Amino acid sequence: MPKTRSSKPASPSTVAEADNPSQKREAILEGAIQVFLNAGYAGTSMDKVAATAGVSKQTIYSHFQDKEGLFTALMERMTIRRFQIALGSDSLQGEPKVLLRQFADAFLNKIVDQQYVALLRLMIAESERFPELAKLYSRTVIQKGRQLMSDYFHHHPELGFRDPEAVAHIFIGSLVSYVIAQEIFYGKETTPLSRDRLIESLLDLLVIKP
Amino acid sequence: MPKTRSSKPASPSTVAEADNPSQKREAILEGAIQVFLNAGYAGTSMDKVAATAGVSKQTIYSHFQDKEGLFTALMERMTIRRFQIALGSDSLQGEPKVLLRQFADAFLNKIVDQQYVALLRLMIAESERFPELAKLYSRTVIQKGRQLMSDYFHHHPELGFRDPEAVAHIFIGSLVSYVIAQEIFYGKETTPLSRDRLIESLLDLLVIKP
DNA sequence: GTCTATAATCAGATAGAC
DNA sequence: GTCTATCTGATTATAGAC
Repeated sequence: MPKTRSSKPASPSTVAEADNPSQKREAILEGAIQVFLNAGYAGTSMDKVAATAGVSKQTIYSHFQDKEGLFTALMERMTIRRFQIALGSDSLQGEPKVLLRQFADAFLNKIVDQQYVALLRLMIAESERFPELAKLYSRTVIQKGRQLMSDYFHHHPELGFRDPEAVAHIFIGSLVSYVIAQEIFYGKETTPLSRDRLIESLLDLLVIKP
Repeated sequence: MPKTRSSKPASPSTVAEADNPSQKREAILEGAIQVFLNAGYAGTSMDKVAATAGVSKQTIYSHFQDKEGLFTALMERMTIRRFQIALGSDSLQGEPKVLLRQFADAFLNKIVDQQYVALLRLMIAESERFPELAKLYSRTVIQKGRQLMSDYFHHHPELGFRDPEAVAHIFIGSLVSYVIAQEIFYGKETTPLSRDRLIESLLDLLVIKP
């Protein structure tokens, strides 16, 4: 994919600030992602971010107001990106048996990785200190996902759902809670439950048996 | 306030340590619960705990090795207690339509309160720093709950579940993810979904329609 | 066992040179 | 804009008196 600003004109100094690309800012955000996701908000020091990003601490403070500002910028960015990747597609299409299995498969095997789990944990951990971040996640990721699935159910009345939105929550909520139980609470080790068993039972419940 | 040690008997030194009731220890734990649940692990200072508990800081260090020791003792205690209250009952009994509604109702309206939400958030937040705590929660709360429901499904083959354990996860996971979405991510405000709608749809899916 | 006072460390934020 | 060096406050943990 070609860069969009390959032929950037000389930017007049009057608008320089808002539009300054400054690779340093990127480096800071990249480094900060790693540190925050690994160590959590309190466990992250600005020194560590500076070291990881390869810049000095003061450079961070010239791009972001303070630690909170850096954190929110970071989390907003990740939330939006994840949303684009995960839910940016058009409306869902296909036969229920196939589509629902595809969706669950894609969620568990593609969307859920180390970074997603770390982001989810961090969002929950800091939801009280940063309620606006949590609400952003709620509006973009949770609501969009539910809406996408709900729309699909609306187009498939043969499934017989009286409340497609509520069923959409149940479907997606089962997947998310599975990730939380297995990954965050180490259910993988203590009380394993395979993905296939979860998906099979979900399909059994949602798709009317012949 | 009268001092508590006005008539302290001379305790025999041989058994004093392990069996000393020491109301102070209770006071510390009580105060620590409030502070940790409110402010999180990093946001909690030993000074704040001491002030809330009404003891000096050194008294805390005479009862607990350090901040981590206090935290783990606290969380273990709360996990066990919650488990006793929530899942200590005998096996579930009753007609599916009634029993499942009762269970969901009880979970959403009795078990889930401010303290439960705070505990869940804190467990998730610190699951990486304190993996043993997370595993304890997994083995006691999550697994026991799933087992309780799974046993019930085993005794009701008329429900037609091929994999009762997986369905148990779906049922309980839907409830837990509902709490996370509505309470922790402020879905209550941004994208509300009533408890009744969730419960009705859950019953529609699980109990075979006539 | 319990308290007051203190040591030692660390992190967020800033000052000033270039 | 970027860097090095520094200030300030807070926090964990301990020392020592009673």
